[in-house]
Amino acid sequence: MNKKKNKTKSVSIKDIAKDLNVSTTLVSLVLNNKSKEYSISDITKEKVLAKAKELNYKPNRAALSLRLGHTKNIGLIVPDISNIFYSRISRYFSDLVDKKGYNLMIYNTDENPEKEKKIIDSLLEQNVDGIILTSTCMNQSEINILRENNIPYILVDRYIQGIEASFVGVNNYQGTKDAIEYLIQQNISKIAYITVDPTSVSSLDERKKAYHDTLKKHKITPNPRYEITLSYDNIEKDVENKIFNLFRSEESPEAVFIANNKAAIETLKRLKSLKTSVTQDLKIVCFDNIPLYDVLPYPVTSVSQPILQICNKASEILFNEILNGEADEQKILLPAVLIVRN
Amino acid sequence: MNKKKNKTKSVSIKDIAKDLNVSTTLVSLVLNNKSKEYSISDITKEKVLAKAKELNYKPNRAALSLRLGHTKNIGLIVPDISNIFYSRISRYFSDLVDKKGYNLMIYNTDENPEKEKKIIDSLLEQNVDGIILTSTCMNQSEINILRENNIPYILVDRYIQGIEASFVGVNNYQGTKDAIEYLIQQNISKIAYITVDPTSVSSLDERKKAYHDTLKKHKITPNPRYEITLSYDNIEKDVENKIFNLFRSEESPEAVFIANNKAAIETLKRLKSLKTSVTQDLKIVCFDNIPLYDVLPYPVTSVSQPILQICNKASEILFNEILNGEADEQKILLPAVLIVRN
DNA sequence: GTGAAAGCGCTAACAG
DNA sequence: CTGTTAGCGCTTTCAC
Repeated sequence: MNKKKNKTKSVSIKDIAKDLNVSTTLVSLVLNNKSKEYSISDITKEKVLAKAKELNYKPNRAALSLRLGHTKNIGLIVPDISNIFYSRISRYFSDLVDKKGYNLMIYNTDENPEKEKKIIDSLLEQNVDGIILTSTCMNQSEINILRENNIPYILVDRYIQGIEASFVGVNNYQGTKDAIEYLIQQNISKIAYITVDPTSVSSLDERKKAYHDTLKKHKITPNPRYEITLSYDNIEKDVENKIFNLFRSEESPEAVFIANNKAAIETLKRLKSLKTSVTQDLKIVCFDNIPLYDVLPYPVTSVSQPILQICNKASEILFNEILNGEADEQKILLPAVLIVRN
Repeated sequence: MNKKKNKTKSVSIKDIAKDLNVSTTLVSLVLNNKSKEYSISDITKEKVLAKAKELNYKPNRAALSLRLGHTKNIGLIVPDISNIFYSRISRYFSDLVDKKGYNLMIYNTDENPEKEKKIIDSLLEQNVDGIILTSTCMNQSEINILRENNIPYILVDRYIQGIEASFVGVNNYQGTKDAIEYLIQQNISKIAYITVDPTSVSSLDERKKAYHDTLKKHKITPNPRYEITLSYDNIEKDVENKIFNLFRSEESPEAVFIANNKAAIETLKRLKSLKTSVTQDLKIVCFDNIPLYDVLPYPVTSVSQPILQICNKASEILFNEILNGEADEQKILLPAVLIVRN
């Protein structure tokens, strides 16, 4: 029992004009609240408004975009929408952009540079008024095209070396340093570092550097065995052996620092199946503060990112460029805060 | 040091045509791979292609949309992008839609019917080719407008009574029934039910019904004290007292069934701070299977939704309507599976 | 107070 | 093999 359907052609100002025996100009003027400006009579105005409502008129955005040259659309590109850090970012931006009277379009790259490139292209074709980019950090040339097209955009969370653009993110270095020093203060020196694959991204890079620097500062020689990188694509498999090996030998670490929430969840899962004797006194510190840590019956100290502030600031800078054309290049690092749990 | 910038007008087929002293038609034909069809000479073709590349030509989607009457854009509306269930849905759809050569635009309503209405309007104005809707279930009339406009759309996860549309979701009734019976089989009859506010949505409604029906079937009189509804807007506050009260009296439940992951996370958090004596032997079963349950050192049995299948099926139905105009109304309930943890 | 006409970028029917 | 032209829906300049 198939019913073949066609999208019904929607009503245009032409339809309204025809019904009312007026010009499309008149209709357009009224619908854009320019009645006063053009001293259109109240009767005419009301007639138009009533007809528009009656026919359930909706402006055609494509026509508007073509005519006006802008869309009131902002594109947000995130690397992994199923990661709560990015889904929270999406939620905040969705609100902020909405409040500015713009429309947020969210896109997911899955940490895939190719996909990111395609999305940027598409955003350009769609003529969005601005782009918020959490990049895979592997698309320098594509991003430079944004610059060439002079389309306002801002880098969030992940910085890209050599790109002319404003950036807002958390101070990964300070956050990690605080975390490592917190451990060292407790006379812990055997600190493992667990991270995840796309280590090209600035945030993970800075965290690792802070880990090394801080150990060095306290004259602790880093043990290469303690440094583990999980592969993003098959993290669940990868965690199996690597975490097991970490705790197998005599030289088990006294603490682990886990560089992001994805790695943390998998590591914690694996830790659960290890002998508790091994992990009982293990101190765990993770970057990103996620709800999980408030549920676990054992303490996980975490480095919390000021997500709301990041989004606020980024939105402010982006809209300042869109609305006022002011494109000062700003790099803003917001402080991370250590949330100690005992 | 402000630099005023303007979005540079991007290059059009006109620019290419002018540079090459050919017509825009010619350029359009080549760029749309119709060279053979119109037997355009290879030299001309190559010239056009080269020029397009050189000028970094990108088609203008607004013009395309206006001309062609479609956009190759699909809109996805979710009630809470920061809920992992919906962010997973978003991720899968993003992939599926991409594979069809379409573009997914993700929108967040925050469980706010007003916002949902605005988004639907906007999608209509943007002339999307299809809509995937996880509704607040409070916008019947707006959704009917979709029907009137004959724009393909599909309801996912949440069903709306009295709406003519296809639907794909999990069998909430069966999933909950299985969970409750699993508890009853263990001779547990004091089962609390914890849910969250927008109980207007079909999924939560069906789960509650299944809870009641299953108790009844086993001749267990439901205890109103065991039924707790947390408010979505300030769930963290609300959970404080309500959960405390639940376990305060003599008549503590032996098990809790928690109707979704948001409520579960908050409840579990609260449970942690209660005397373990109260909660030690408590059986916990939750709807939605989230990574948290694999990390917790105590067992939480969960009802898992076949998210990928839901998305696959929904995508199939939607694209069947978009591509082939076949709009059979289908209601599809996929089975939930109980994941027992001990 | 209101209307005619141009044009945003593109495709497709038609012409040659 | 290639070009001319109309028109998608809208706003805006100019005219009366």
